[in-house]
Order: sequence, then structure tokens, then C-alpha cells
Amino acid sequence: MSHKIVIVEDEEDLLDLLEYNLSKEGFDVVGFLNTKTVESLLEEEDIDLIIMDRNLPGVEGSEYIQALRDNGIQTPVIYLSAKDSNTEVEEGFLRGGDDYMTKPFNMKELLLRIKAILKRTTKSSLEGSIRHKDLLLDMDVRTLQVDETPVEITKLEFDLLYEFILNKNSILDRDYLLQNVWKNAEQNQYKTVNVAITRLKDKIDPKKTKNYIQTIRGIGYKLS
Amino acid sequence: MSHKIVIVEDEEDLLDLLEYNLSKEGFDVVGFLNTKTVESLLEEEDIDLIIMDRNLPGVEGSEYIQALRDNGIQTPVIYLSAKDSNTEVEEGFLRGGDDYMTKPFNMKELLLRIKAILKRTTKSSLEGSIRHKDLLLDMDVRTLQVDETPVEITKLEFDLLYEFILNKNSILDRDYLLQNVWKNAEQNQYKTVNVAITRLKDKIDPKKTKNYIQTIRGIGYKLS
DNA sequence: AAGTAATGTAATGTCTCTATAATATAATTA
DNA sequence: TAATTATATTATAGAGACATTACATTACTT
Repeated sequence: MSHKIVIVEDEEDLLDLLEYNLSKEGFDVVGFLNTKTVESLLEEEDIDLIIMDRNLPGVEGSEYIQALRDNGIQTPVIYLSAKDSNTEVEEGFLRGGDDYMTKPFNMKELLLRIKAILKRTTKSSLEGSIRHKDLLLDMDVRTLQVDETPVEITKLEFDLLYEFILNKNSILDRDYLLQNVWKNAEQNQYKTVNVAITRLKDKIDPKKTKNYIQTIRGIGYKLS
Repeated sequence: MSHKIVIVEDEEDLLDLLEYNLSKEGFDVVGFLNTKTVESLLEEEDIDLIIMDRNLPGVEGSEYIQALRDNGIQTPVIYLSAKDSNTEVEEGFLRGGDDYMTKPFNMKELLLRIKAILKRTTKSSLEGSIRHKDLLLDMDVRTLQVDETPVEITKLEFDLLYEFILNKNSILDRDYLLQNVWKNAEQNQYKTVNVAITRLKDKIDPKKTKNYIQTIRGIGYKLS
């Protein structure tokens, strides 16, 4: 699934250039010359990122973003603006921006900054690997290493451990796990979770010395 | 809970300045003059962000980050570097950075960029925690700290104490408690409350010196 | 399709928690 | 002060949550 990016930029040539480059990179791009119809699009479609000019006809870009935030819209924003003074940049962040590039800008760098933000804000980052203490999950090959030693792990156990590492140090209750790890929440029972947890514990800590996954009686489980 | 930030910077004066400013902003800062012991800290503690210089003794900063990424460590990174050419900046992002500031830099902007990243990468703990004098209830993890020392507490005791802290300084009668803490108000008896209160008192004040929960004879109990 | 691995379900066991009962103490009233 | 009542304390047993093991079923593999 390609990421959807909205660009608001009133210089038509620059907008074209941006649309061209982002599309070439595989993004799904929608460009606007002003903010008129932007918000309704944000509410309807699932937009992953906004590239925002500040000197726009009618509204000032960062004020527009502020208004979005006030309306509860949390879509990440990168400003692309000629306003380059310290106070102007600070203002941009304070009004709810995630990054700020001053014009003239380097297109490659913009693309990299876009990817850096998307990496953090969209869940699809099923690449690379994630670690928790001596547990290392390789997302590409779906393997587990415990203390640098490969350990056999099943699909369910992998998904379960992944969910725990994503949410380390917070309690996950059985309903949450059934919904997010097992997708068919209604079908299965709490016992199913209990058993899966037992099996997972045995994989990551057969000697029972590390106590990574703790039972929070009456609530759920926690990885720490 | 304050965010934990690691800074790696070999100019000692600058490191001091950064530590000072970030601490003042309420962050929990650990500074390093080189990368020697950084990785073990990252694996043990839960670090929210890394501020990374690139010209370091021994290792080049972005290469170090690349190595971290290869080891499955996903902690967000902001570079703070004198390397300011296009290709150098691009390189920084490609090796796994989240943001890049070139020296000399504006401290205010750095702080804003830090917050922008933390906003996206740390879980805004839903409830947070509530405090009453030296009692600290962490709603997220459902733990109790008394005078900064963790104390084991059961689900019932937690729910009970929570109710008292929510309504501190007002008297809660047993019917109210049975309805709001125990959900099955009819089933249980007043004695049940008495015993639970006794046990809770013992957890939060074993030496019986603080007298937090007072008995209002004929009515109920009050936390103050 | 047979055979194997993975996962759900059921049966059994273990342990923690907590409601109740029994008893002791404190407060209130006569 | 004695009697009465409310609450505190302690002990105990039953319930329920979870762990563990065994078994059944489903999903893969070859």
C-alpha cells in the first residue's frame, strides 16, 4: 500500500515539481494550490502526511495547521517555506508541525525527511528488526534471536512477541491481544491467550530466570 | 514520567550546554563524550531519543547509528553535526536518522524538534498517574509507589485506593464503595469493606504513622 | 492424501486473593 | 463503669484466575 501525501503549495511550478518527484518515489500524491478543500479530504481519506507551504493566499499555512490540530486532526506535517527566521521556524513547530524545511530546498533531503516521518507514524514498518533487551526479532525473515542465539518460533508466537515489544512496559489485556494478534476476537477465549503466553514464555526464557512477561492478575500481561 | 534522552557529543562545553538546556526542559538526560558505553545502556534502559554528533573520536556518528539499526535498536535519532553538505545530510538520513540539525544551531529549535519527534514516538499514556502526598498510582502499569518505593498491590486494593485519591478529602460511605469499587453492591456486606480497608492501610502505611485513611464512625472513610 | 507441526480446547493442578467468620479493640451511650 | 455498638484485626476456607499438561483439531508440507 503506497502512502498518501497531500501537498499545499501556491506556486504552481513548484507544486508540479513536487508532485512529479513524490509520485516517482511511489507516493500517492494530491496537490492543492490553496487550503480550500483540504480539510474535507483529510476527514474522508486516510492521509499519511501533509507538505505545507506557509505563504498562501488567504490563510497562513502554520495557522491552518494549528486549526487542524484544534479540530483533532493529527496528520504529520512538514513545512516547506521561505520563512526562515528563527522565530518563524519556532512558530511553525509550536503550531503543530513535525518538520520544517526552508526554501530553497534539496529535493532528495525532502524525500528522506518524508520517509523518516512515515517510518515512525505509519504502522506498516514491517521491515528491519526490533529489539528488547536480549530478544531480537527480525521482521524480514520472522526469526527470533535470544541472546544472539537463534530460537525456533511459530507464527503466532512471533506475532504475540511483536505486539509485546511494540508495547513494552504497558499492560495488554486479553481482549486487546485477541483483537490485535488473533484477528478473530469473538471466536477465541481467554484460555487461548493463557496457553499461548505459556508457550511463548517457554521459548524466550526456558530456564524461567528472566521474568520478561509478567502476569498482572485480573488485567493482563506486561513485557518489561 | 519524563522522557529519557541520550546525548553523544565530544565537545565537552557543548555537551554541558545541551545537558543543561534539556534538563531544564524536564528531560532525563545522559551525556556521553564518545560511543563506548552507549549501546549497553540502550539495551538496558528505555531511552526515548538520541542526540548524535557525527565527528566523534573513533567512530563516525551516522555509522554508529547504522550499526544500532542493524542490531534492531529503533530509538529515534536527531543528528547535531557540522557536516552540512547535501550528500552528508542525505547520508545521515539513509543511515537511520529521524532529523538533522547542522551546527551552529538554534537551541529553541532543537527543543522543538525533540518534542515533535517524541510526540510521535512515545505512547501518550492514557491516564498517566495520580498522586496524593507520597502515594503515586501509575494508571498505565497499575503500580503503587509509596515514597518513591514500589509496593505490591492487588487489583482490589488498587481500585480502592484509586477511588479514594479521586475523592480525596471527602467521606466515602460503604455503600458508595461497594457500588464503585466492588461492582456487585448487593452481594457483599459492610464487613467486606472494613477488611479491605484494613489491608489497604497496611500496604500504604505499615508503620501506622501517617493516618491517611480515617474512619468516620457511622458513615464511612476519608482519605486526606 | 498422509504425516507433521501449530494452535485451539479441555482437564487438571496450583496459587493468590478476598469474602466471611471469629475474635479483639475502640468508641459511644446509658 | 458497664453495656452496646461500630470498627479493627486475624484466621480460614472457598472461589476464581492462571499455569500446565494432555488431547483434539486445524493448517501445512511433501
